[in-house]
Amino acid sequence: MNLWTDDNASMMEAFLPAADVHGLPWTPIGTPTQMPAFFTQETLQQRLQILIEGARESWAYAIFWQSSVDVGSGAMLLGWGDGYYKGSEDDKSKRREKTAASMAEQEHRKRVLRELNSLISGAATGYSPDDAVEEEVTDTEWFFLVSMTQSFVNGAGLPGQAFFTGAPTWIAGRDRLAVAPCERVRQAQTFGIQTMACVPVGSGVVELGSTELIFHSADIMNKVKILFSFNNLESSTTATGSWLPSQLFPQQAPNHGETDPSMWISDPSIVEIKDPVSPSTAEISPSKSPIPDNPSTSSLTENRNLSSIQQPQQNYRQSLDQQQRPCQQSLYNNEFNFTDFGLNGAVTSQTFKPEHAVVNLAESKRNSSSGFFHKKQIPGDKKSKATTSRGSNEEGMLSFSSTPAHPVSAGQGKASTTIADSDHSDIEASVREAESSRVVEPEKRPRKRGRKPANGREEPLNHVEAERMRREKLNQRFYALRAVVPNVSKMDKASLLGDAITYINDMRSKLESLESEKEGLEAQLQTVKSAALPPPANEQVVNAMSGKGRTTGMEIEVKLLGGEAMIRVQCQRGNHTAARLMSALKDMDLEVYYASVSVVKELMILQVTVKMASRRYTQEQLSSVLFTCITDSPRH
Amino acid sequence: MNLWTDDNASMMEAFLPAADVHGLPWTPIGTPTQMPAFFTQETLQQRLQILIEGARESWAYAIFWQSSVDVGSGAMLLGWGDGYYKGSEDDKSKRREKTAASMAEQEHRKRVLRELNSLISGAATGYSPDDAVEEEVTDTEWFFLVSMTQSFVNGAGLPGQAFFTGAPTWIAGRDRLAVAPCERVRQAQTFGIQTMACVPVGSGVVELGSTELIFHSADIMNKVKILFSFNNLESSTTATGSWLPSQLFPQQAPNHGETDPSMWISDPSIVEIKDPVSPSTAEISPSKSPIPDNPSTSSLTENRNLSSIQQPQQNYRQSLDQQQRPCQQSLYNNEFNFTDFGLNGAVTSQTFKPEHAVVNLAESKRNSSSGFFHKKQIPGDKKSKATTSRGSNEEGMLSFSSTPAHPVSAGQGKASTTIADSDHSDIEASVREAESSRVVEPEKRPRKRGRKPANGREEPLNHVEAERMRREKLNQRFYALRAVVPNVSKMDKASLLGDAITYINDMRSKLESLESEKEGLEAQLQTVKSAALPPPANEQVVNAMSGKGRTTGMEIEVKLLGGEAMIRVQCQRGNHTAARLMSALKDMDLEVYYASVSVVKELMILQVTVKMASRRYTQEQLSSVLFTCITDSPRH
DNA sequence: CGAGACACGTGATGC
DNA sequence: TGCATCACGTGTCTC
Repeated sequence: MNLWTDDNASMMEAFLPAADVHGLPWTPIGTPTQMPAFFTQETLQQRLQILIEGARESWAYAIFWQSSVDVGSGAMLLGWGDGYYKGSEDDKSKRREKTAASMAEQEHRKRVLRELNSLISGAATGYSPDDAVEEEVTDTEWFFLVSMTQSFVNGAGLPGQAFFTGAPTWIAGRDRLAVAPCERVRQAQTFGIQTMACVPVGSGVVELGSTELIFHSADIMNKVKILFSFNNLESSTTATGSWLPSQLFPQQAPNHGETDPSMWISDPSIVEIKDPVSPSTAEISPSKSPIPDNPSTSSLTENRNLSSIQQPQQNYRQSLDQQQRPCQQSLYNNEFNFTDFGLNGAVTSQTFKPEHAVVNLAESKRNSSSGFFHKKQIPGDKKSKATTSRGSNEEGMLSFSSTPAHPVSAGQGKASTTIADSDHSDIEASVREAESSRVVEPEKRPRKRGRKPANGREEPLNHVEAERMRREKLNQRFYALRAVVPNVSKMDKASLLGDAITYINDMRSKLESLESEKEGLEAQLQTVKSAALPPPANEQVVNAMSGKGRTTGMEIEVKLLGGEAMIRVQCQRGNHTAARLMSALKDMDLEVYYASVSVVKELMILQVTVKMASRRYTQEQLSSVLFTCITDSPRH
Repeated sequence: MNLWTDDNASMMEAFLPAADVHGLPWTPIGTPTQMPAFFTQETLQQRLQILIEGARESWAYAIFWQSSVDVGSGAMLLGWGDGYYKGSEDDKSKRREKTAASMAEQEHRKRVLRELNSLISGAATGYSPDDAVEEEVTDTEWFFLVSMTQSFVNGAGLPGQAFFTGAPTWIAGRDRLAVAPCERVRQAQTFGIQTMACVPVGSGVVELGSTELIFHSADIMNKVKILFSFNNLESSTTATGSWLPSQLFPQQAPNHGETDPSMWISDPSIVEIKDPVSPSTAEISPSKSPIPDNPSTSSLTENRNLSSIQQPQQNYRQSLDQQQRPCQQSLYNNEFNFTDFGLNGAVTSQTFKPEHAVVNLAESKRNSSSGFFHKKQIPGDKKSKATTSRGSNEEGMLSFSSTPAHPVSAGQGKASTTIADSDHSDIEASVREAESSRVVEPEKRPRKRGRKPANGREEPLNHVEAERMRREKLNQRFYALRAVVPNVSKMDKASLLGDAITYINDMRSKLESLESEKEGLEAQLQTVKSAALPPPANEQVVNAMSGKGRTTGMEIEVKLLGGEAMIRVQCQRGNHTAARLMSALKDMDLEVYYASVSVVKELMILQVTVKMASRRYTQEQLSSVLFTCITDSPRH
């Protein structure tokens, strides 16, 4: 909050890194020989996502801090590797009260994003009011965004410490965060983070943050370790091919290095398809010629659409990630900084390519209901649908929709699904899920069109989309449920539901018994207190057995509280009523666990609390039985 | 339990009806003119199922008591119409402790079923050890089974009363059931039923039972009324055709009355397909000739398989139902009784037909993991699949598989889906679901084979089946979850899950706060008590009975103050010490004028002040007498 | 290889 | 009329 009060400052100030690293000649990130782990970039995203979405706890974000080494000094640095943002329920549900300060803060954030936007897209279209940042940028989102600029030198900060010592760190609780020996952690606390964990893995540190209070669990630690043990991946992927980025970014593989990138940006109609929001590109597209049946072009289109539509947040995260990394290398080159997205620095001067990233950014801002990175996004709004459907670009339509039908029909998809062969079925399933919708065949392109919609109309497209979203939402709920239900035996949905049900029932019964217990205690306390005070000897007793009771001067009051009963008997002294009452209770197998007998003058008051263990009685049953036992039986 | 201790009695005793009706000439059930509602038999099952499965609450069973009228006397009788058994979680999860009595009872039940089995199948194959009843027959199952024999005359019993008065009855709670003015209800209580409801509908009474405590809800009442308003059904079905049973039992329609039943039992290969378990029939089938391409034969096969495979429990229920009805008519004709299954009495002497029913019975026993009627059954075990697939009976296979693919492709299927046009979408959906998988085209048979599986292998068949089952199971869980989660705002799955999650969280936090609250109260109480009870600290205290008292953990302290005595007893809770002490005091003619009993964990503290009126005791006398009375006397 | 689990596309249906 | 929900059949993967 107070970090951003300097409203007039350049937006770049927000992105200044915490550690002063800009002068050092860090090894260029992306050199295969030095950091093989880095090439798991595309799965990094997914792993972080899996970690977050599959966790029992509700983490707001996960960041992988990538370690690099200064070739000259040998200094070690942890920098932004990748991150996944999920957000928290708080962000969505409780709307923040709008104070003047927070409004100003919001304005600042939005302006930063807006300027970021215009800086990037400004080259082609200039700043347009359409790009205004409408959605509120929550604290958590902002903290995550700002995190990209951070880095930690030689074991500084929490992640650095974790990496240096090799021991995980876990800080739970606002107060703990506030006194942490790390600026970042304290900052996180001001942004509403309540729990932060850093787990060192082979080539970096995984940081988890949550707005909720999460206590230490070995479970998530294990998951992190499993998911980020890169050896598994290496062995499985090296079998399929080389370690080149082409494996990881199939659609960009042909462009790697200095190859001609015009292959996939030459036709604006493709841009239009893959970018359902940007008005500048959408306007020029319908008049263009149909897509040529160039194999590589088609497959690229296919893949791009696939990734940008099916998992927009991933693509967005990737682009941000790719944007960030060069930022660390050339931090003072600001103008260049935000156009230097390009595919590990391979393509820098193309004007259309940055737009792709911006497009994703704008899309996220526009469609996300509650924030910037939020997961559930509607990939296309009305306008975009209009342009794509009116375009009568059937070929584009097909490539837009067909591939998801059989995303992993070929063999290589299978190879890459065995990334982390852990025994955590849910993790594996999530990996598979995430992978199967992203990994596609780069070279083999025989079945471009999947199953065509039976009817010629384009409605099924959106229908499919909607259904996809619905499923995702449902799965999200399942994840959340998994998070709140302990002891989920098997990870499959049915057992999860079953466990949830039994858990609810257990808890409900426990709650019930506790409630009655509490009430009993309260009553007990009350009576003990009142017993300590002189007994009230009052007349206004409720009821019970008026007929016979009146003649004998006996009154019985029974109150049921769950499995317990409070019995109050008021009678004349001298008839051994206490003995009779106790005998009756014994005969009914009611265990006395509190009783008090007081005699005031000729009046006797008995107050008994009993537990119904073996048998259950109603109030009427109890009072009538007790009444008869006490009044009628002169025996014992 | 104790109802069946007579182990040597004939199994028929178990099936003796509660009401003595066997002499009366009841109208033969199944006469169309008198009881049109009866012809909804096939949907009766489904309605009951829908009722149970779709209910928020978890009912163990639903029974439709069918009303009939004695033509001679005009007396009215409620008899078994149909029933659906779901069972309870208790049956499955908590394994009953095996006492000798329960073992004997189990043996009795199993023998009854075994004998039933052998009686029916004995004609053809004789008793085989394969038919042994392995699974435990739970109380609820048994109660349901026995219910088939019951009937209620002229408003007798709970169902009769409900039918007579037209007002629904709802009894919740074991104690309430135990004191109900109906033998059946009390019996239900002994079998673990905790809630029973009777709702009168047009031509009978729907009874619901549950092993759980379910409080009155108008919701289920409405569902019953909607589902069992036969007018809707009549109007919709009369539009499609006649009211003959052919509509309801399509495969049996040609055999109704005295027509030749050989049409569907003439070819054993059909029996083999529809009967995947019975070894006797399975052995003779493969050598038989392939099924002729007789249209009616094929369609019959199709339908039989459809019903017996897709919804085995329904078929089983039907057969039991059909078996039961004649049982009411000719109750003393025992030998005949269990072979008189036949399709409303039309076919009685065929040997194969009863076997079909037995087959289902055996199948249920064999495959169900936890019980007899249990819903989730694997339709075919390994053996059956081997025979069907090895038989190279492609025609049979096709008829086996094709219809489910497009069950409601024709117009008439749709017509029958509008049975109950209620506004309860879930009910409607369930109706639709249940119907669509069963209702088939009786006359129009053009598209017998739906979509053939792309591959020639028969695997997709079972795959589809399995997937169906899986879905159903999941939905089951959803229903159950809906039952335990209150305030389910919308009925859709996502919101249900969301509500469940919030509910769990709410409950957990509430539980937590309650726990701490309770602890606080306890501590408070403790301090109050200790403050209220000033430490005795005087000299003439006798610590009585160190020897025995120490072993039993009992301590008695008696203090004499003039004509009064203060008695302090400290012992373990749970032995009705209070009652014993009071009795002892009474016997000694000591009048209590103050007493307090407190239980702290396992410790019980009694503090009593008595007046010595008629007699005087010494301290030693008092404590020794009291000690012996309390410890030794298990009497009152 | 078969059983179970899951996601997907698709048609139907209710608001 | 769109939009959401649902069930279904199918392909795929894992154990």
